[in-house]
Amino acid sequence: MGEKVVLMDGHSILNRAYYGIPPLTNREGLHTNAVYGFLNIMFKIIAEEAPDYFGVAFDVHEKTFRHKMFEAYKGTRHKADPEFTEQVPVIQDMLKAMQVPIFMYRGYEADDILGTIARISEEKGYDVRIISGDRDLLQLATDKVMIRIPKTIKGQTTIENYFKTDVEKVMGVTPVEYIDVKALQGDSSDNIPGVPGVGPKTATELIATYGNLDNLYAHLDEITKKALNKNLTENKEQAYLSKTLATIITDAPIEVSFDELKMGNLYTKEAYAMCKRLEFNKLLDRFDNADTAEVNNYELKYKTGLTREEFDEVMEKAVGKTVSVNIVRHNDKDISGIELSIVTDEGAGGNIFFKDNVQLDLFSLGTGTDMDLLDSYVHTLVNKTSKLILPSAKAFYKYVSSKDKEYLENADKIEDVYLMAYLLNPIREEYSYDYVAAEYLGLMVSSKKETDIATASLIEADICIKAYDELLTRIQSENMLSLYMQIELPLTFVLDSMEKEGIRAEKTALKEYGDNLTESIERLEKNIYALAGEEFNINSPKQLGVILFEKLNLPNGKKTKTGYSTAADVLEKLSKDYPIVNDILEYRTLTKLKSTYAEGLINYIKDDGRIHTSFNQTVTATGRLSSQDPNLQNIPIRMELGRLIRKVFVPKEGYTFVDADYSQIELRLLAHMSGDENLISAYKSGKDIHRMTASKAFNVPFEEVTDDLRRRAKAVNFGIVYGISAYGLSEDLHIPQKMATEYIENYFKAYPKIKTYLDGLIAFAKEKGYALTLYNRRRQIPEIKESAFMVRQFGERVAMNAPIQGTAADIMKIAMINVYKRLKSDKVDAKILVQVHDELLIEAADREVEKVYKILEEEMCNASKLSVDLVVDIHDGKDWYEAK
DNA sequence: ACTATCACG
DNA sequence: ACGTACGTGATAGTC
Repeated sequence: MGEKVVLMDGHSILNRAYYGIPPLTNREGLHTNAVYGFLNIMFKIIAEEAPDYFGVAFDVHEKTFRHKMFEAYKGTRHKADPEFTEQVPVIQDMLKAMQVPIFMYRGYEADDILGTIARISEEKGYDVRIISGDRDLLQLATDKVMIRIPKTIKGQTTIENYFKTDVEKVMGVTPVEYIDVKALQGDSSDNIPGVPGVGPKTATELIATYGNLDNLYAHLDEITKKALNKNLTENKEQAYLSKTLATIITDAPIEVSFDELKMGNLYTKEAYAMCKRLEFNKLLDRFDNADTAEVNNYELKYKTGLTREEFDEVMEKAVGKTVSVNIVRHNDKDISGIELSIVTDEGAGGNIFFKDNVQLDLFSLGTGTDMDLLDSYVHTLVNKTSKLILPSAKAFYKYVSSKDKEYLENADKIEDVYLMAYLLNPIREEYSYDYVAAEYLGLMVSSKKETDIATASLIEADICIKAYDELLTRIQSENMLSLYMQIELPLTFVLDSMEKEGIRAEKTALKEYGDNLTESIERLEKNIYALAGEEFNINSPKQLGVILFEKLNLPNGKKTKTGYSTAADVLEKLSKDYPIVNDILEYRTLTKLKSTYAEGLINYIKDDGRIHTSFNQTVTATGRLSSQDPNLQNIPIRMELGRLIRKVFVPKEGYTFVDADYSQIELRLLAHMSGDENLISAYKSGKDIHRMTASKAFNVPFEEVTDDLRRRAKAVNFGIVYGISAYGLSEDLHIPQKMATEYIENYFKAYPKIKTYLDGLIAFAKEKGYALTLYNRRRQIPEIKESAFMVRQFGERVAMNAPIQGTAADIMKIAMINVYKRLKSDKVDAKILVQVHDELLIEAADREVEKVYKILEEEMCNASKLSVDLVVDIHDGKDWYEAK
């Protein structure tokens, strides 16, 4: 076997990758999908071919040196997306970092370079592979030169391979003849004019018969079809020009050094650093540690696994100082325990491990001397330091005694690093020390996954204290200091209290609820199988789609990427004609209730009889909270059957639930923030706002607004808050898009300042790249600057929605803090248990219910002073169903 | 790990 | 002509 040369067509593969892989960006906002796809194709090829020589060719893109003629034929390709163009230098840098030679010559296209190197290589007796996304390259195929064309469909890359004989088989002509085929048929994407009226079929037929243009024109008299003969005759010159344009040059005056082409080590530390920067975490595994050790210019100076004596020394240095503290649970197979890491602002630090060997949950710290020791260290840290810098304050409180926590609430000495990072950029997937290090310290740190827990927790503490100053500076310069100090930090205490409190849920009632569903589910199951004529998995959208739309031949509406859509809105349209569809919808409802709620929730009831969710403070892009393990913010309410689940959530003996929710807070905020006098006065009048909107927008006297008209107006009001689109509204209301457009226009006529306001929000986000709430919470919107229409439209809707949804979240957070403080200061026997975006659920001692009503009313309504009053609806009851 | 679906605001 | 409403999390199925 001879040696092998593998050559890649840089632009065309990058282009294939760009369109084959969904958009990706790193945290700098740099687009990376094409680079990522390119590398994957490259690795795949290299693995398959094991080349001895390897190189990549690129076109030179330099407008200034283009001749006019050249421009006329080659230069009028439509402009590439900026998201693509910005990735060209990136892949070139990456290839340089990987020591892969890059060929670029002014005046020659990548094709010409590939053709030339291929010819030289073949003459030297090498096997050649050319990787390109472009079929033009097929003219280069020989017995020794294989053209390989990768295709990425649904993330799967398959490669078409062409030797000379394969081209003949597939194209019906030899590779050399293929040039003449192209000369005749032309190629609009390459601006090759060809001969008018001659398409691929005719061109191939002609060249298959005559071999080339010369011979074809020599036998022109044999062409009997009049029109074809005429076209060929009149466009002879153009045909020959096309041939010149279509011919790939194989004798470009370039020097090829096979020494430089020799395949080297791709996995250099520079390449590793680039992959890290581009956040190609999957690719990092390919690099072995020896080469990459130097890349991490962060160095941990402190020791892990200290003895008690060693750790005591560090503790002594922490007294009176600013200290970063990190406490992490450690749950390995054989060892379970807790890592305590501290780092002071004066450069002392260390980590100690406390074994517990008890399967703990977060709400009991277990017993034993080790845990007592941990408690005493935490107590010292809380009381004897001047400032505590924490990766996550709420996580820290889980290890703090209630007395110490009380002290912290009034001491003003904690800082929460990930909370700050979240405020500065809330659209990140997660907040980790390697992110904070890279973003705010310019430090490369290996991530948590690659590091053992003890070391990682110490690094985390170290990075937090190092990054703190920079984070605070940024928070201040972005005008978010009061959002951070007055809202987010105080809220950590409230959330901790809610999580620790939990909510009582009755196991037996939940079990009974689930069992009741089982009977109906089995009945429906049997029915569905009977109607379908066979048994199948109803929960599988794929199998269900086949049954409904292939076997039973129902008219299929929408499709998803993977097949037929069986979503509820599609099925509902079919339900009146096909009884099986009704059964399926009901089956879906019941199984959802059973698996997610009845069975799902039961597993979360702890020994205290209560469910302790986690309220995430750094998850949503808009500033809302989210609830997890389990999610208590999506307990059913809209349908009666689901709503009944709320009866299992009950207060403890002697207590009552008091539930308060803001009435239409987002719409009220829209009125305030837009300053639209019509909407403001509509609210001030105290009349039904949807009815009022219907009256104004549909030009009907208030008293004559029908329920249906009111329903439509309500949908428009919702749509406005989501960042209205005619299509969305038309789908929601099942009306033609034209009518939806009319509704929206009428709405804006009724409330003209809302239109101005929303346009202003888009303009602001376009200019600044982010949206702001009333309390200066920020949401970055990179999408709004994209060239892709759909993506940009999404950005615009986000720009309209984020300020409203976010401000509502801000106000609710303020209310929660104030309610929490009021309950404490007034010594009311009541606790906040759950927040559901515009709703607060409180467990109050029976005798305190009236007081709690008053506090909720006052603190929620006064959380923000707006030009439209905030209104709160409050109810109480002996379960969550009754209190809503 | 990803997709489809559906529960909530 | 394009093809979408904004924000979440859990489950089951599929690869």
